[in-house]
This record gives sequence, structure tokens and C-alpha cells, in this order.
Amino acid sequence: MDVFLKTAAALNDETRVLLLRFLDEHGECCVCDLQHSLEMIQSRLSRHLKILKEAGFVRVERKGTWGYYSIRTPLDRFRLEALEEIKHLDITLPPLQKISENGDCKI
Amino acid sequence: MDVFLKTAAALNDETRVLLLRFLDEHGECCVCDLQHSLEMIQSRLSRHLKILKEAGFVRVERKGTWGYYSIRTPLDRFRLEALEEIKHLDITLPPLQKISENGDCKI
DNA sequence: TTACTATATCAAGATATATTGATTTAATAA
DNA sequence: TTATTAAATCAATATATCTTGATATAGTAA
Repeated sequence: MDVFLKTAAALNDETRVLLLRFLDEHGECCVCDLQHSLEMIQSRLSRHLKILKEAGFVRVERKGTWGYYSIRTPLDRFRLEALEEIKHLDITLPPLQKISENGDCKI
Repeated sequence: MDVFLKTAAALNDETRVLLLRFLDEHGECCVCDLQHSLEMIQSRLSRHLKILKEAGFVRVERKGTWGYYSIRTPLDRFRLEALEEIKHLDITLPPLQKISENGDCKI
């Protein structure tokens, strides 16, 4: 029950749905890119990424001080179905801003 | 987005997961039977049934003052998958108490 | 009509979750 | 070492959700 509720809770927030969709469309992103692209302050983003991670939707790869988040694979059936649902939602995503690549990242 | 969030919100509560599981196992139930079986006070049960109904998981058939709730069919793919997940959760359900059938229903 | 019953809704308090700015941690660079 | 930076966590407040008891609604019976 707890795992199921944690999964449902993770899906029950507009910010996290947007994050999942963004990561699905753009692939692996570092936190500062997400932050600039989605215009979200750092602590907010960090919180939601943690919830998505603990609910089994995303993984982090750490390279130095940088954290790269991506959709976890393989996803189990239910999470995959949820992601599929999110993929088809009518959302206008902001474009990816690759701040990380030109060293402009000053959080 | 709103419909998806409403669906996720409906799933994000232990009481509602239990209700879905109970209705799935026992089929159509009237509110007073659910109330006795699950030992839940009436307003609480009514609230959760409403949320499940508005999220598209259950339907009501009204017969006089009685309301019979059941899993809605057909369910769309995502809701069906959620229900499938709930079916396989390790939950011990209380037995169905058919108060409604012998006229003992005194809420 | 009035009385009764099953269910729905309201209102208040309790609990949980989200947002923000500040602080902390850990890796890197000087 | 110290300074800097990306990211995580904390603390305070705001917002949403859950629970309960009280009230309202609508159908039925007398």
C-alpha cells in the first residue's frame, strides 16, 4: 500500500507532472538547466526531484557537484502507463535552456 | 492536466484505495453496507465516494434513498491499470456486511 | 400532511503538502 | 588552506486535504 500511495502522491502535483514530461521529452538534464528552463527556484525543484526519485520515476547521476536527472529505466508497468498518460497531456513545455554547457550557471 | 491530476489525487488516499479494492472484490454495494463493513462514519464515506465518482472510477445507481456504488465500466486504460495495481496490493479487507438486505440499516 | 430514513453537504479543526529564503553539504578551483 | 559553486536540506508560512459532528436533502411510509 505504501509504495502505491507514494507513487500516486508523486503523480498528484502539477510541478512534478511537468518535470516528468520535460525529462521525457528532453532526456537527461542537470538541475540548473531544469531550473532555468522551467523558471523554478532551486529548493522547489530539488524537493520535487527528490519526491520523483523516491517514488521510482527518475534516477540521478552525479558528476562532481552536478546532478543529472533522467527518467528511470526500466519502469514497471504502472509507472510506465502513468508516464504514457503524461506524454499525451496537452501541455506547452518551455524550451530546454542548456546553461550548463557554456558555464553560465550561477545559481 | 486537470483530469489527470484529479485521477492521481483520487488514487492518493488510503481510504479510497481500500474502497476501490472493496468494490472490486465485492461488486456493487450500497453506502450503508460499505459503512458497516468498513466501519467508517457516513460523511467520511460519502466524501470519498464522491471523489472516486468525480475522478471516473465509480458510478452510482440510485434506488429510492439508497445509493449503489460500483466500479465504472469500461474504465480507460490508465484507470484500469491503476485498479489492476490496487487488486494486487497486500491488503486485508474486512468482510462484506449486508445490512441492507435484512432491513437493519439504521444509520 | 408529518415522521422517518439513506445519503449528501457544510463548517470547524487537524493534518499534510507546497513554496520560499536561508543554511548546509560536498565537490572543485585557486 | 580558503573561496566558489551546484545541489540538498531546513524553517517558516501558506495552501490543500482529511476527519468529524451537525445540518440539509430527497425519497418513502404513515
